[in-house]
Amino acid sequence: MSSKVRVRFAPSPTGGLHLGGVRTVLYNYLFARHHGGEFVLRIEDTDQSRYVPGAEEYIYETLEWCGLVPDESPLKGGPYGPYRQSERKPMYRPYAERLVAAGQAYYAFDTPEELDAMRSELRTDANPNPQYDGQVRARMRNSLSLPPDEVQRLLDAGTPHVVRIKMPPGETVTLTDMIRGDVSFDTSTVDDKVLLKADGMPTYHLAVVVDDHLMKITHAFRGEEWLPSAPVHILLWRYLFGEDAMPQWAHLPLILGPSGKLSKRDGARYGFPVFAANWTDPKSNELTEGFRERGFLPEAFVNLLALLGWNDGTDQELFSLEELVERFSIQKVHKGGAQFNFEKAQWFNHEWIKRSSPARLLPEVKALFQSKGWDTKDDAFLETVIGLVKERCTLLADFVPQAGFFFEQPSSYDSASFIAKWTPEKAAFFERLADTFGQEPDVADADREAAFKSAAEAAAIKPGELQLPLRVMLVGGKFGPPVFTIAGLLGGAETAARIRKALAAIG
RNA sequence: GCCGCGUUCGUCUAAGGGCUAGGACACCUCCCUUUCACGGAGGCGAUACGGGUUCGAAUCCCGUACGCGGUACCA
Repeated sequence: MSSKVRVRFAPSPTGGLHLGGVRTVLYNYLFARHHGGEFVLRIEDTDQSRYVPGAEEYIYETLEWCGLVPDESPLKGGPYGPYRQSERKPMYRPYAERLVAAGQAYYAFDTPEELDAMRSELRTDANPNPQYDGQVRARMRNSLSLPPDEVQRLLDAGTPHVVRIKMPPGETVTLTDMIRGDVSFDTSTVDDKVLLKADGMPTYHLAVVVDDHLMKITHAFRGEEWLPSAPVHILLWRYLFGEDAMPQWAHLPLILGPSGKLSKRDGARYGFPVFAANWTDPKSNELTEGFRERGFLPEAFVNLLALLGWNDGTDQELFSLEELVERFSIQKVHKGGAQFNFEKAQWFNHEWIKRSSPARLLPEVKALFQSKGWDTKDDAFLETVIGLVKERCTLLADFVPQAGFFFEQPSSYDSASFIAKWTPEKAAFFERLADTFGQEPDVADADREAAFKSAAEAAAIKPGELQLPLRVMLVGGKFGPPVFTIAGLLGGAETAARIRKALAAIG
């Protein structure tokens, strides 16, 4: 028996990939890589009515951005393809038939209208959601309640039908979850789930079991919302391939929003992204914002997601993907849901921008500057600028206001802080300073600072009272790196020009 | 309703029977800095409740409350 770890991420292409989804991939990926195993991407598109064009491509793009590239996928192929369930359609029916033949499943001919009628008839306050269980089964139209010749007649006539699992009465099914330990279910409380739909497509229940078996999946992680249907999957494994061959399960806790389960609405309502990357619904044209476009580094996004429901037991919070792979342990994943906090998410990004080299930041920042129409030809200059302002940037977009003055002259001046103490003497000082700087285009920062100080002394003005005005003249406001560093990068001529322009504006 | 899962500072979490329950985000104070940040030092702040078991419980057991999930020919 092979001990090679194989995990899979199986999203449905219905649009976007929210935090919970990306975290599920992440944990799959980390587990696989930690154990030197394989990571498989399988697309669950058995519900064609919910399929959204472009959603599958969006998933690939998102995974690539995060650095979570699968070993096998519909794009790349692999030994267990196809990896798109719609392309595997013919593979599922034989398993359903096998279950029927063994008496573990049955044909049901009930129309949607008949099911609706049953539910509204049986619905009471004490039972708001009637199940298709042992009792109900007997009064519906299926191969267990109908006489055999009638069943055969319906089948021969091509009557639309589904295959349902026959839940055994009064059995206890136990799942050993890697995170939660033993979880038990009474089969009497689980209804006869549909396995194969009338269109011949499998439901999720049949598809996961068959595909996980055929693709030799050894460990399966999914959201906590799947826990209630675990007994169906366990029974299917027992009937079809043997419980011993079943992957080990782990049900991940949910990611919560400020009020309950995190939803797309939360993003719009509280002003933070909930998707990894921007997603525009092709039908409604509705845009849901992504972390990428909001200015997050993928390193930070992956880091914050990993820590939302897991940690290694130490105080360390900043991890690269490589470190996460090394430290990850599924047993350390929490049981309880975690509320997403955007403030903390931004802290992670700020930390990653600070610890990233200017060279690492260059592509993203360059693209940003290009979109502003700034001159981005000189990479060395850009890297210097990035190194100077990165600790002031929480989101990538912050590089625009923080570094814009290196590319454009200020269009307004935040002079409120010094205008009250402005004097003709100070104005005269700056006139002279502009002349001096203008004549010496290239001197060292320290020399320029020394020249500034001695000029101030000569004018009998405290340098401290002149430094802030100089800063505002050069950058427009009270922010930015050391002022003489800025002057040095701008050059003597440009510095002089900015002083003169500001003087004219201030008056 | 029924079934299942969960519950440590406002939030993310550490501590898996034993020191004053630790760290981070946010918030507040101070220091550094003649800008904004970075950085540094402090402060505020939690074991949902009630019973057990034990010399000793955040930790183990039972109950209650609250929260969440599921209950589709959706995943």
